[in-house]
Amino acid sequence: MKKRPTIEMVAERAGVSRQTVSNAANAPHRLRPETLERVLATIDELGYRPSQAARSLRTRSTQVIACRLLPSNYAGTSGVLDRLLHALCDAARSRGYGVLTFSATNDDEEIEVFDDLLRRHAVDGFVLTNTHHGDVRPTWLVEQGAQFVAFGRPWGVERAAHSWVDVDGATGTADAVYHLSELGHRRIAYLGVPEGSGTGDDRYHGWQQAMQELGFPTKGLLARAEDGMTSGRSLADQLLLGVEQPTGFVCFSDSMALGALRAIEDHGLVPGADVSVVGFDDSPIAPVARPRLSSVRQPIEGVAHKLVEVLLSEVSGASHKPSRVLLPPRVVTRESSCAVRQLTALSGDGTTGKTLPLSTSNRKDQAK
Amino acid sequence: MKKRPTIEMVAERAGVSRQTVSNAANAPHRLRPETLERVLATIDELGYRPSQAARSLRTRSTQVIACRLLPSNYAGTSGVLDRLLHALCDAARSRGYGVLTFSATNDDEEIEVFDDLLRRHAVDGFVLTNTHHGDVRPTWLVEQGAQFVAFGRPWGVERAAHSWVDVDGATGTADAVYHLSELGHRRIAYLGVPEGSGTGDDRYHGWQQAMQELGFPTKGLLARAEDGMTSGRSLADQLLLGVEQPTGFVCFSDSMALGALRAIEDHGLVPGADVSVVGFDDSPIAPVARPRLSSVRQPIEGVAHKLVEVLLSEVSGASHKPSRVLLPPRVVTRESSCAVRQLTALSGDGTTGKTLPLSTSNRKDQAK
DNA sequence: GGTACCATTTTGATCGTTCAACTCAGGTAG
DNA sequence: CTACCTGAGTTGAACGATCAAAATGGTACC
Repeated sequence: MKKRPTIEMVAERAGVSRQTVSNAANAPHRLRPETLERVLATIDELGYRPSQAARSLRTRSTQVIACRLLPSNYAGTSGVLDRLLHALCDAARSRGYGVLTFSATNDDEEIEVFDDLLRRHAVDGFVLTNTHHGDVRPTWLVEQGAQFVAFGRPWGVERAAHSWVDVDGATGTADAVYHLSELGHRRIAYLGVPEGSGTGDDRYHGWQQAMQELGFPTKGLLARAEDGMTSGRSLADQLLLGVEQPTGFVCFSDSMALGALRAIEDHGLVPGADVSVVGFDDSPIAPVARPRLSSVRQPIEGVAHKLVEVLLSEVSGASHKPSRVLLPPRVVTRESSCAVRQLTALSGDGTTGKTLPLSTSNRKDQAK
Repeated sequence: MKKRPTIEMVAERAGVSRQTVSNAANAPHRLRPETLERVLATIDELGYRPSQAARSLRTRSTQVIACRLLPSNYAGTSGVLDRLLHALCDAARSRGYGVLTFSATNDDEEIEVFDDLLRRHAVDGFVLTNTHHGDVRPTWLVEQGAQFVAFGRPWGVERAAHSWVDVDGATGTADAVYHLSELGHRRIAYLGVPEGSGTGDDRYHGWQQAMQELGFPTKGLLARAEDGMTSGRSLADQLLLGVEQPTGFVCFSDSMALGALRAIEDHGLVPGADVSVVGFDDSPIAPVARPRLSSVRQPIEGVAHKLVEVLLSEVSGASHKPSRVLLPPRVVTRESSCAVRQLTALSGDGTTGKTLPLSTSNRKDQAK
């Protein structure tokens, strides 16, 4: 354990007092240019950095924010939170902050950790993820007077007292619909999750509204179930068996989209040729799936940047009214979205049935 | 921002001095039982916890360890490091420590972060992951007199001066071989990565040695390429086309194993019925693949526990000689490993060719 | 009775930094 | 000439805990 220099040692060596060294770093304008240069040179020479503990004690700022770690296979968050954590670390570090992670199996446990960290003055603020209806965490944090930002809107709360940053899921699914419509699709289905989840409803509305704007009927094109590949598969299967046989699928998640790809194959159709699919979140699987999956990508780096910016401006006491930031996602197009087949495009408006021939089924393969 | 109590406030309320309150928490045996009870009651009543900053300043221990964050899709680490980070947080927290994460794109950048954190006295120690041949990080850290443990052996270094914890990959692949041999397999292939990587060679040796112990020939059963699903697929394809048509595959990673599954299908065979496959790492995809993939699972929770135990015992100055811990993995058996087919088992020793019929190929499907 | 000893508790110093108040020289205004 | 300000740098105090040493009170021993 090497001995590292303190401010006093730097001061002595540079022939000035403690405070002057401190000012060189924190308020350079107070020093005469030549003094400043000399002190900075000494700091550099000794490789001095102020002790975090001593500084925290005096300034009551730890330069650390905390964020809960969610399992990477956490339902519905296909790698998004992994990316977020990375981006958060980078964004924080570029402003001299660190990120402390912890895990918790539920929100109450998370609150326990918050409580511990707050009491020990171990962090300056928190980043909340996976906000949902009836979320008790924001309320608790506000009560405690803690600083925090949420990634995700305060679903179900009209005028939340806290800041948040979120991605506009509705725009995402709407863009996906427009993207498919430009490829000639009219019967664009949506595979969603049951009503009541914030992001679920958000993404659903985007599809719904875009379809309406385009004048496309939506009857028989909506299916909902819990998120996951298997449910995506069975939902898509149902819709493909229905009267309004869809030529395109917009999905709540990549998992569901992958299920849809399977279902399309089950029907003897070729995904990315006969039927298009667009997923959501652009998870790591999307670019390597077969066919490679088009997906709505969230601007996570931007989100992280904003989260840190907003949180730190509150920590520093700069702003007092909560910020609300909504960022637009972007459709990443890959093989799984394709132009509508000629014959289908010609047969056109909502008529159904034989337009997409159910070729010799490989269903027996899948049955096993 | 609520005002939180200090030790002084607790002391006053309990009618004792600062130090007595401090002792109540840190050295309870020094207090008279009745005093202890009274002080603890007051602590509880006020919800007091010592300020981390003040404590750190005095004791020079931050109660924080740092760990680099790797992209979850980092080549070859199928979710293992995600699990590790989780487990690390839990293990650390149970001992009153926190985990600070940071990201870095290469080892030099990681060292820069180490340097910053050390100078600022921001952490007590580090956990290194993804050790490799010619790794400069351990050397640098030892030079700096920093405390750290590595997850992964110091490949290529005889008697490393630092502590490490690792999983015995050789035992893992060997167990996989024995597992398949118990199911009647003799021609067990290995899909590995090019020579020169620590974990790669380790796992290869396990296969190699187990095969030798069992008296099974290995000629024509080894194939190597960069990790990944596509390379796994082409390697398996080559071996299946070879003279020693394997009935089982042991793989360096789950990615390669998934590739092998595909290749087996390419040959018109049914994975998990005609040919068995065992992956490595038990990544999140393994239990949901089709067929569900048998895989060698690393005892990550145990690893994390050991990492923290070793690191903290060094931080506290308890032990001075480096610890070396090697934990055994465990084969998780799923559908992808199956008994050898009757006819194959009968035809027995190394003879080849028509034993596994190439049924009507679905290769055209795959070709597209 | 004096002293040595133990158990328990208190007091003073300290960790390394920043804040607030102060010094000191030089300039400017009244 | 005095009062006041301004720029540059210094010094004392404080942040909230722990460490080390000293104080306290009681008991036992010679």
